[in-house]
Amino acid sequence: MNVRVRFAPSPTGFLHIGGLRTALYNYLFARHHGGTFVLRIEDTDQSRYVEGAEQDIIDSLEWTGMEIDEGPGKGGDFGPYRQSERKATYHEYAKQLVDQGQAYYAFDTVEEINEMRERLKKSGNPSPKYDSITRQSMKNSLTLSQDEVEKRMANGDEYVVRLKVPRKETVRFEDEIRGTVSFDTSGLDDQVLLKSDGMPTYHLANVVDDHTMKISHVIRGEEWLSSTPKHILLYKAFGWEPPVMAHLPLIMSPSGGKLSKRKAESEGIPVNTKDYIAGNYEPDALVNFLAYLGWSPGDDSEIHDMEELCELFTLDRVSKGGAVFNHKKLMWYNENYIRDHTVEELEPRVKELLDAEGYEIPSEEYLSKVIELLHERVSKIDEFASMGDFFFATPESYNEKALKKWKTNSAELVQAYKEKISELSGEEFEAAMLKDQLKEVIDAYDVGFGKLMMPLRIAVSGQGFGPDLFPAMELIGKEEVIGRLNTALEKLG
RNA sequence: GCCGCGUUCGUCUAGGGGUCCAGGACGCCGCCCUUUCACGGCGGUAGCACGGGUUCAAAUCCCGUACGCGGUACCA
Repeated sequence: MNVRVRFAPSPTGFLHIGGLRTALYNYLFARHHGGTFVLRIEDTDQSRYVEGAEQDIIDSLEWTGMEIDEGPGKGGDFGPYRQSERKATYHEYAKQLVDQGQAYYAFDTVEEINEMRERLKKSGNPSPKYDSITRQSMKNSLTLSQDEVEKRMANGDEYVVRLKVPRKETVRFEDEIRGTVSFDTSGLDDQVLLKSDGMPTYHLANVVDDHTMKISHVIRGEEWLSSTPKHILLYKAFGWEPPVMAHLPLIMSPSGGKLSKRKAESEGIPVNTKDYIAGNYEPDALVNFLAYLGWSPGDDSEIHDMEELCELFTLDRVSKGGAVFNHKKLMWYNENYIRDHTVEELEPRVKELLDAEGYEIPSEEYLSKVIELLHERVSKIDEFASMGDFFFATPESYNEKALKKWKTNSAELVQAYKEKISELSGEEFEAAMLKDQLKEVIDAYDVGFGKLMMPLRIAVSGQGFGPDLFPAMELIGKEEVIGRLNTALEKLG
């Protein structure tokens, strides 16, 4: 089979992290089978259209390393890839269904439909529908005379096209992830196919496009599962073979429920892909993490790059239950990937971050050494700039928590140490020597290592943690280090 | 409410009748390494939602209950 899959987001906002995972699974599936990955923009709801959303989607996919084979701006043999540009096609197919007697025109206003629902509710129907029963008492081409229908259309009256959903029928389909799923049509409305503004609904557009774009597998979120019978009915009405269906488990918030913007962000989880870009996350870490959120290759492996994931990914290994987003695990992945990158790879990116902070970088070698010293310690690349700020600027204040380690005898010890290293020549001012000097001081004062180490760290870096201090001091240089010790002695006594 | 889909350590998951008094990973805790911060290494903690069946045998199959999630629009 020629595998063709699509990622079909609607441009109603920035790309959600859940959407990104859906895209990823589609992409992995496509690449695994040597197939085609299509991006289709589902912009049929003009009232929710957000300017720039489409570009955000494209940028996000590019950032994670997913290559679009066909899509807006990219082209392909099945375009256009924006649904708003395919209106004529939908009208054609909607008309076909009406002509075949499987759909009909309906002229009811929103108010009239609400009225109908109210009325039915009052008479004891808990979930009123526009269905095979109620459509008989509504204003549509099934109840109105042909004359009347034609008159209304000619008159430019607003209308929708509705699917004639059979009264009592079981719709069954195979889901690649869930197995056989069945619904009874008695729970379905006569679905609107064409809206009164001339745009198709998702249901029509998605079926028509998936068929005309020769999509072989529909891989989408579980929120679509209940709509699938409508789609199956449509394929049947058109006489088309439906694509293989696969409904992905949803990504959940740690407190339960959908990973909504408000909820997630209050729990420290960015929801939009652009926040991960702006937040300087490693794209390969995000990809690896997301791939494992609802899928696993079945062995004990955890780390795989995009290429390996493409090779490993299969739908039968996708899990059924919702997956809670675990930010700490993401950070673990992020650390892994940072450690995996070489200093050379990191350098230009770190430089950019330092530039943005306005730091002056003495030399390329200097920067390389800083990165080396911090490489195993940072969780996110921007920490090279925050944790390593003291390599580029004299600390202006001291971390409050760290200050607790500045005890009454700290000044005395630091003073003694300063005097010792002041006598070193520039050449002697290197890590091993600096460490020896420290030993001599603590021996002389008969105190433990930490007694001098912590105050020294605070004085030099302003922080209570950070890279190996001796090579750091060597890098910063004698003059600056002694200056910082003097400042600390003044400020902290 | 109705319909649908789920449910294995706190979290992501492996496991699909006997090899499982359930394996890995994150987290957490402890130890080792390091007379600093980390990395790393080793170990520990903790789970088959519940109740019935079927079977010699059930985390695994069936039924029910509970709980969670999704859907129920001229939104996608």
